Amino acid sequence: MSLDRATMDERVPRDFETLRATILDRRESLPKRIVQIAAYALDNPDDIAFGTAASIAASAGVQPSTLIRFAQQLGFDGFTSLQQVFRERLRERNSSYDERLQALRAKAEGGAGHRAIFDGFVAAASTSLNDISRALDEAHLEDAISLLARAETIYVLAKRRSYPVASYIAYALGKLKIRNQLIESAAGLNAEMIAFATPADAVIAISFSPYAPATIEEARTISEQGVPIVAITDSSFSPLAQFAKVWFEVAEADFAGFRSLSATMALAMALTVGVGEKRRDTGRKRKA
Amino acid sequence: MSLDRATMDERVPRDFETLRATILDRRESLPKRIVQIAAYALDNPDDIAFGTAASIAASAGVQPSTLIRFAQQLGFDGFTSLQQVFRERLRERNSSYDERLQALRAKAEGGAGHRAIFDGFVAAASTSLNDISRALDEAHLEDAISLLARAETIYVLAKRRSYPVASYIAYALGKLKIRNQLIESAAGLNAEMIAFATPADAVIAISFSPYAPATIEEARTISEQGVPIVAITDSSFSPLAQFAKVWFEVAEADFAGFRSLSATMALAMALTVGVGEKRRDTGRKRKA
DNA sequence: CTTGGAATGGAATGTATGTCTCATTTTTTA
DNA sequence: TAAAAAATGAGACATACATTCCATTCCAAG
Repeated sequence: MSLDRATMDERVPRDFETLRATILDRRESLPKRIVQIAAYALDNPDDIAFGTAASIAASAGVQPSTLIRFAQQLGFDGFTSLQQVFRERLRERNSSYDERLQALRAKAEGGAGHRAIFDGFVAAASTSLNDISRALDEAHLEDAISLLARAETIYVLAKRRSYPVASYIAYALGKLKIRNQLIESAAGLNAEMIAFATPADAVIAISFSPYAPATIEEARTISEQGVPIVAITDSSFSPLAQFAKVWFEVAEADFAGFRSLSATMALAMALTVGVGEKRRDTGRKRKA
Repeated sequence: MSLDRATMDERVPRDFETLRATILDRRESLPKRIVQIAAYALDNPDDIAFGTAASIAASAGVQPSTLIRFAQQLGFDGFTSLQQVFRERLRERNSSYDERLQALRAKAEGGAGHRAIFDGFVAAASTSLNDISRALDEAHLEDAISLLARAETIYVLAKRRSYPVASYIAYALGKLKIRNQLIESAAGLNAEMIAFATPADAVIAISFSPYAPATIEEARTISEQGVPIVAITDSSFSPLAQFAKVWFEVAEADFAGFRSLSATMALAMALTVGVGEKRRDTGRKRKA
């Protein structure tokens, strides 16, 4: 009798993950209707947590009594105690993203010590990632990648705060064996470098407010040469935006006066690897 | 009569945030016991979502009937409909961090198009931030900041993939008016630069597997000169770890062969700004 | 101090809920 | 194929529940 097994089995799943594992484990050996509920339960755990036995049974297309039997098969003494597990899951599962961030920020603002600073930067980075993940325009991404994939040489243009991103792009392009040229201010030969760029090339330009004048100037020059520009910047009023064929607006959160780079980095990497993939694909097609 | 106001007020709060705002807004004008419940409800929203009217009332120290009146004051027709709002909050609040990441990763792996690549990098960055947020050793952070704050010049040492982080550190240190020297390979004068470093200085060295041989060599040389090193690396077996006075283990998630830099960036910024703060503080103390 | 009205406590009430029982159907075993 | 066992469906039932009602207390205005 199933009740016997239930009472014998002392290891009643008390947490959702164990329960889930138990269900998946026993799936084969369970009656049809029970499996039907089991599937519904794992697919709609929220409904189990909040619904009544009758409503759940109706949604799953079974009788309430079957729901009870399902619970008993798993070792619970009734639907109610099974439901507790589903409720605990909602209670204990990590608080929402926003709440976690709020906690981090609160610690960062109120808290003392350097851990608070660290938390602040983590929070800023997370926020930025979260924002861009929602805001990114897929069409722009495709456009930018197509544009860059066509380029003979990709010039990477960024100064000051954006420079780390540029250097990472250059590194990644290099690893992907995509010809690229990092335009740094250090060497002092920017003007000459830029002069080499032709409309067959392309530029990734990155600049955030306050826009480094050199970046803007160089972007202007290079766009006047007919070289298409993909810009990553922080506002539609950015001077970069007017020179760019495609441009992305990235809103980076800041902490302690230093803006995060995480969102820009993610976008930069996506562009880079996207170009790499696109080149591989078109390369294949040409051969075929 | 309160019921009249309730029926008159058509704008019944249907979502948790509105409800919260409404409660906080009316707090002053509500009866004592109602406020008592209101406070309990905002402090223990999960209990409201799962408990029964009786159990909640007991926890809040009031009568069940008061709970009903509270709901009615807010425009609901009973406790049950008030409870719905608290349940929706749990349902609709963004799925847990892990679930969201899983979704992103699933999209990144299964999905086509370049958006998937982007999602992959965002997921990798988020994961890294999440991991380091838990794993960071606060004592190490304090030690590292103290060490660096004492330094006359902070040398920043990193190549290849870690170089963007180094360049951002150098930028930030510069903005904070902290003397620093970025040791890049480009100029080819690394050996000479390193020779200037004394035990009164300090080094931030960053290197991940596969460790750039130049970084390791330079770290060895500089540590033999008695210059203390703060290392950011990815394993306790890292050659950097053995030269370092303080070292951090940062596990960066990777996507498409490119590891995220977000966690390293956050740590780097925390170190930098931490040093800045520490210097300000000790500066003040000396004056006082 | 009195009185009107709101606020509160506590018990009564009707409903909705989980659980159980039993008849019926399906599946397994001999 | 027959018999036994398991699974299922559907209704019955007790209980726990939200809600309501009424008596009492508290508070403020006159």
